[in-house]
Amino acid sequence: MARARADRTEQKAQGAAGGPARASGRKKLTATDWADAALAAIGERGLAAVAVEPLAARLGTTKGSFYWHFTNRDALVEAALTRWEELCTEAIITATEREPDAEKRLRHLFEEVIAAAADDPLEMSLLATADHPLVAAVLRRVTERRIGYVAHLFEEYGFPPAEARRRGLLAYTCYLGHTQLGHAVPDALPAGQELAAYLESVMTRLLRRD
Amino acid sequence: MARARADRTEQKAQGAAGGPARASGRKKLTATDWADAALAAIGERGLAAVAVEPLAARLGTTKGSFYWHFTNRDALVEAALTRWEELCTEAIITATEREPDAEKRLRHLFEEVIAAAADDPLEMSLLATADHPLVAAVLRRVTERRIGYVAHLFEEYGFPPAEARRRGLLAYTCYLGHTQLGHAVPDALPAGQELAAYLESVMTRLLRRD
DNA sequence: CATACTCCATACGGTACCGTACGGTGGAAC
DNA sequence: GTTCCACCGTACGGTACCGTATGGAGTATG
Repeated sequence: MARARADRTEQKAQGAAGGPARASGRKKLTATDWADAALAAIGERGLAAVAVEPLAARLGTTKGSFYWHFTNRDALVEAALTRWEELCTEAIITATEREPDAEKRLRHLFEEVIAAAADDPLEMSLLATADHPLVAAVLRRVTERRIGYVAHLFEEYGFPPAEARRRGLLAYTCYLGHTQLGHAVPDALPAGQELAAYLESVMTRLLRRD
Repeated sequence: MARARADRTEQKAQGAAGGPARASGRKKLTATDWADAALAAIGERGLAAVAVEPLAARLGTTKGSFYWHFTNRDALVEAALTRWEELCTEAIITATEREPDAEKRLRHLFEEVIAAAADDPLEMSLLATADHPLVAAVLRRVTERRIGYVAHLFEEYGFPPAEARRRGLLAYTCYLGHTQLGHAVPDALPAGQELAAYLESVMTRLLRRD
């Protein structure tokens, strides 16, 4: 007799200009509101923080609301991850595509993602839960997409496909390691001017035609 | 009236030859047994798997034993982390020091740690919990020690201190990112022969004197 | 054999969370 | 204005864990 058929999600458009007015007053909640709250919780305290009752409290509502929109906790996790997948990669790729010069495309992308990851812990939080099946699936898709794109950029920069793939892999590895290090042991990284010089030298090394 | 003063840990030497005979029969347990079990649990399912009751079941005992040896769960976590700190870094450093040639020292170290991390998830598990205060402290010490040592090797290889530090940082970043990638998305890495060639090219790039 | 001490088993209360059952409310549809 | 239904509140039972209290079993020691 399970009444909660859930996923009655209607996308309730909220303004064409994309203004993120949450309207945190007394309005009704949508599944997307829950997914966003879940994403925020992941960024703050990891996947384990996606707990129904605390999130309900944070949204000023109760579990009754949650189990109307979702069948269970996993459904919320999946929704949040899907939302992240849509937002985390394609935006910066299309932004990168606006740069006409191949070398600048790579340099700007590198700088952008390094800076973005430094003050958005979401990605590190997800990497920390790579064992979770749903997270693993999303990470697989996102990572493949990203490395593939960077390899593509290295091809446009002039490397043959195999070498471009290697460079893309190395560049992504550096990105991951750098971000991880900055998250776990920030003091290990240089600061300010020296950091910029360091990253510049890394990028130069990656671009170098042997 | 707290009776559990705990930490009555006596180091019960178990054979000079270092044989790891656990004697999983009906013997009494030591605090070290609990710490090792905790480390194993971290490697398998992360820090959250360090739970008293499951570990007790795994050790064939009960919470009564645990709270004799430790005051609480945090004390066990701390013991496990301390044990990891002792075992994870110094061993490979002393092994590396046996190599007389500076370049080979760096190459062998790189190969060793990459291979070791590939089939020991412990380090990734700890990195995944870098937010936990105790883990953060251990990671800070271990990371600083490692980067410092690698920088030292780059100095011996012939780089001036500042450049050696940069190289050490980059090398450690590559190590971290590579390991993270291999753990989260193994398919993104090449396999077998191609992987070896890739790592070789990375190391060559790191050693290159501009 | 009695005592004492180390180590463990068991039972208990408490917390934080998941998921279900069901009753209620407020606004749109007729 | 009544009806209906999307949406939420509340109460409940269940699970997994932490930490405490206390009573032993086993072994050494007088």
